[in-house]
Amino acid sequence: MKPCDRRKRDIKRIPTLMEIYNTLSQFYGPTGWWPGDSPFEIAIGAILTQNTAWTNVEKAIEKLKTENLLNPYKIIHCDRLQLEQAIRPSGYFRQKAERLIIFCEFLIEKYGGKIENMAQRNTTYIRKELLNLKGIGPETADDILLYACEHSIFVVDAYTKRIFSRHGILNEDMKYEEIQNYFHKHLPKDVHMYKEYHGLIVWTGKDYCRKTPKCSQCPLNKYPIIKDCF
DNA sequence: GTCCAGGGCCTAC
DNA sequence: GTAGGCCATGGA
Repeated sequence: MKPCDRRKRDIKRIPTLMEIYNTLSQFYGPTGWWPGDSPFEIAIGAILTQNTAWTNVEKAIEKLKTENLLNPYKIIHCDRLQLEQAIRPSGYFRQKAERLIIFCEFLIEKYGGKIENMAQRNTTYIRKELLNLKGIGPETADDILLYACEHSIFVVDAYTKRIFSRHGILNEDMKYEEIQNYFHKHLPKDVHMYKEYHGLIVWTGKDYCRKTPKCSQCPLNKYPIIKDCF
């Protein structure tokens, strides 16, 4: 059987993105993702969480708050070592200190240090600007756009690739923008829903992905599993 | 002690 | 254009 025939045969059994959303939403309830007291804090969290467990990011953000550094002007003017030590728990602290400074310099120079000013521009424009900054790739840019700027753009992360290829919805070799386009095409354009959907994916990933036998309790197991979540 | 986490950059081919 | 190495801490 050719792959395309297999897909035709299975097409009715593969859940839609909305079905998966509804299942996870009923299972977890509202996630309220992303945590943060301000759009700026959310943007900083997006950089600090790169390849890092969120619990470590929380420690770093708490330290930034304690030392009164959670402000773009403070970040660019404070002692570099102080900044590095504050964010140390989030790992890659030298790289991330540089990335925070580059982002804050950009935010100050172009938008007076206010995420809210940046959010006034259109999504494509902001995304291009963010991607031009060293240390901000597609996922981080989209985290900032969706959660800090409240623009309707879907965030794709490792969990998204893992979970949706597990159920035969995505192919493993799909590139970031391909996956994002797929979600944009098959979901209503809705900021609140995009936020919640990504939150639900993160929670599912944390709770079940790569955690056999916990994986056997995943709320998505009622759908066909094409491959293991590894 | 070992593995892994919500990435992204740089280099070599 | 892409595979592989590198960056670092903390929890399981």
